[in-house]
Amino acid sequence: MNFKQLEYFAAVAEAKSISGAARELHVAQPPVSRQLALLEDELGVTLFLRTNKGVELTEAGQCLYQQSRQMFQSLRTMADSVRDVDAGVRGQLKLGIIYSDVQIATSLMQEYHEKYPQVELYVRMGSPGDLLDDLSRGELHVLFLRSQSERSCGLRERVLGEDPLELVMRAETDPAPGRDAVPIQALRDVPMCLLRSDDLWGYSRDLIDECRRAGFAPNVACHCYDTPMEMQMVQAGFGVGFLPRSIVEAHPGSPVYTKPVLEFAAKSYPILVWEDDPYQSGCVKRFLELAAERT
Amino acid sequence: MNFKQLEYFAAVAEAKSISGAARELHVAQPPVSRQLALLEDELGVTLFLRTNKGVELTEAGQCLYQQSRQMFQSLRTMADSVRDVDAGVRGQLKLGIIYSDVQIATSLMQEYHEKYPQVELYVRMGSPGDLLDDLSRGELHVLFLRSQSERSCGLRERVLGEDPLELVMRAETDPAPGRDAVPIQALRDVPMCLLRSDDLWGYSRDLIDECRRAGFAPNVACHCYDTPMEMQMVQAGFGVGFLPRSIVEAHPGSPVYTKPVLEFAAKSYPILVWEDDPYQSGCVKRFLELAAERT
DNA sequence: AATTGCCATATAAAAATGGTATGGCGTATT
DNA sequence: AATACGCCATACCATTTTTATATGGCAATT
Repeated sequence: MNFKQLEYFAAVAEAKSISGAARELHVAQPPVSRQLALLEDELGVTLFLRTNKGVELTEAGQCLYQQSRQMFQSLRTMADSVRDVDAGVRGQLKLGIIYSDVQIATSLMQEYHEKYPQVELYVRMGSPGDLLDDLSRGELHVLFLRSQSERSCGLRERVLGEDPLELVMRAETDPAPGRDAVPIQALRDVPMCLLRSDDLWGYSRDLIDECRRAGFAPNVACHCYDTPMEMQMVQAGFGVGFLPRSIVEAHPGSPVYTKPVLEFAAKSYPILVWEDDPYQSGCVKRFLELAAERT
Repeated sequence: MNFKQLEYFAAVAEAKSISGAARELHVAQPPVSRQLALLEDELGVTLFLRTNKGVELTEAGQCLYQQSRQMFQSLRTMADSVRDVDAGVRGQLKLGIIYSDVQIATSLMQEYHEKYPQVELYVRMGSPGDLLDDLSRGELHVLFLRSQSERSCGLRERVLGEDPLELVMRAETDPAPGRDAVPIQALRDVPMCLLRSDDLWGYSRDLIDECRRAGFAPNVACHCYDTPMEMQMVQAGFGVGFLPRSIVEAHPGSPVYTKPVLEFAAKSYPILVWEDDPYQSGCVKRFLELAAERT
């Protein structure tokens, strides 16, 4: 059984006539007769009663006709959905996001979803290292990270914006109350909660280096393994933190606020990271295009 | 897109290799390559990434593969169900039943349903005339009727059994209390509820004729248009009825009972009636076969 | 009785499909 | 480093399948 036979069969069923169906199909009558006979032979079933003025479906024929209509329907939707997947209008997009990028990521995702509502979005949050592992395993397509870290090759990235790195504090732990910026010397002996500097984030290390250059060793009261934990520690009044400002802006109503370090205007750059694969899935391509438009 | 292309495509997707799929399919490698290329051209979509050691589905390819599996599945079930309908194992069977035949009909239907559980049974009750109309319009396939009536040609029938025609009465209306049979003379002046004798049932007319032969005109107190109504009238004590015995036997607990007419041992024959069509649907054929076995 | 419309069959032309030979490409082997 | 191997793509010829033309049987209509 092949599609042509089914197609001819359905045409005959609709025209209730072999020659009529042949006209509809723009072919001669004998081929239609023959394909019909082949189909009946293969199924071992009489599908039509041949009458003087046409043909008439048997019960088995009616059964086949109903099902063949569904078959053609799903054939059409199949082709369409394949093209949609290829175009990136449909499919799956799996994103990995670090805590600091949640704001920019959700905003971009929202815009993307409005434009491509049929794409299923999968998101996970994690450390840059974990996310990069998943990316290389193909379990994630695109990551929202921050610049400054070394990456394995075969990756591409795009800067999405910039974000000043500032000290984070409560009023109780403010090293320079009443001032808009904190002189680095004011940090001497101040307890600080920093991201552990041996991982992929570099800016904690940069602050530590800056302190050393200023002539003192910072008092790192707590090494945090992740950004959310650092925020919690700072919020609890454990010490001063050092983070991209947008993270704090994303906590409205929190007692925590930021101030720049007077002599050290560092910045962090939210970036998209993806594998340098010329055969990216359509969803990824469209997502990256949208991100490119927005920058 | 045709069936072969999908078949080759699925084989390649499973083997993750064109040459491997060709081996599975027992064809040479180039044809598989070619059908694949044709499919990709038609869809305008790259379905596989060609790697050094085989091929790999793109996202669009995965989409097509999943749907093609469903397609093959429904193709198989389609063929099977068509064969089932042809064999009479599946389909629809529409039966018309007169009141007097409900017992024998339900019993036969039960047996049929056990043997062919996938056939959808449709049943309606009605007068012989209405049922015959529906039969001729093709809205019913087989009727349960009683013999004795004239039928239009083109119909076939089979006797399913026999059923004595007897007087039906309550104790209060018994024309011959204490006797096993009622002499016809005992019916003189007895109020009777009979089926209107101008319709397709003949046995009421037969009883009336018998009375006339015995020298009196029966007292037809009520002409009933249908059997259930006649039963109701008799049950209400309106008079004596004249019906196949099985109808009364089907009313256990009823105050009504039957007695034969002493000099008039008439019988009624439950019959199946169907159209004399050599291209009967499989369900009808199987049903008639079962009925034939049972007689 | 002749005509018309329908379906089935036979046969030649056209199209599609499969097979063989071959080449490019990258990896593994020696 | 050179060779061999496996994979896929292309070219070309042989085969099979499908189509179109011609024709015949059959029943209903004119």
